[in-house]
Amino acid sequence: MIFRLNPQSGVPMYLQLIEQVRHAIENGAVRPGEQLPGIRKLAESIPMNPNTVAKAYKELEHLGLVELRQGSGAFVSEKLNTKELTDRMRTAKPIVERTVEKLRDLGLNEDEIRRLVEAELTEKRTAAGERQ
Amino acid sequence: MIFRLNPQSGVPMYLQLIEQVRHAIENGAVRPGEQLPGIRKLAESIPMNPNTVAKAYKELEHLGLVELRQGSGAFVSEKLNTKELTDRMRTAKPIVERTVEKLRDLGLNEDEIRRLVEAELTEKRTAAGERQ
DNA sequence: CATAGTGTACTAGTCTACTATGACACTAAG
DNA sequence: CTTAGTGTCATAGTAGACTAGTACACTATG
Repeated sequence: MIFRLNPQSGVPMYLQLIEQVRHAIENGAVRPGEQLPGIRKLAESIPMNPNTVAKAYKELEHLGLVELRQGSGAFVSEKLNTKELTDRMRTAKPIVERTVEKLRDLGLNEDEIRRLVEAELTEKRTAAGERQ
Repeated sequence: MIFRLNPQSGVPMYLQLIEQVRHAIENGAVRPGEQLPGIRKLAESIPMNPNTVAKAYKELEHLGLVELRQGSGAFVSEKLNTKELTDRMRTAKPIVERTVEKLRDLGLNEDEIRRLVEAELTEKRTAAGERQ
């Protein structure tokens, strides 16, 4: 349960935390019912303020991914049907791995890769009339 | 010269603008010496405050990508050697296109794709001991 | 029952992004 | 010279993210 956040990126820390917990769940790294790190310990390890971690956890609860039990702890929601999701992610992961490797071999750095992916998502979103 | 920013993403608007102008240059969409949209017009079209656009342009100037000439306008820096860069990007683009298409076919949405790519970049960065 | 560990809540203050407005200075075109 | 278009600068204010510190309430354990 290690989270790596980037305080410099401009993306609020609590949003980054949310994304990473979400990813850990989708990924199968943590399973439904499993206990997540406590607010204070997590805040220490990142490091960030406990209030900010609490904010992220509360948002995750609101999203239905996490259950917060006062006095007890934070747990991955029991009711989640993660099987289908983690299967998709498991299939997708090697695809992404290979692509990122290819791009790195071409000499692209992280930011350039991000820009390419973002541009692709943005273009096709507009073309397909998806949300936003 | 159309820029699509997402005010909801948590990423500061001026950073998103910088990334997109950068991408347009790397991509060959605008060439060295070419004039960029004026601060006020750009601000209108996005929309955002002219000060914020000016901040982005100033940062781009500091990065050496753009030249600002008072009274005249903003121009893509003449001295840029973009050939090698745009070649790499041109090679990389279809790779990214195919991958994103595959992921979409698997049923992944934008956010899930972003998380996968980000996780891949983060993991390998740590493993390889790259910057940050 | 006592205690340690948990989530919850509140106040206060700082910092940054952003908006709003207005004025100024320079440049190119008529 | 005039004018329209440009970048530059300064002030003020709003909103959100984050930190700091403190106190409280609940739960599990011994």
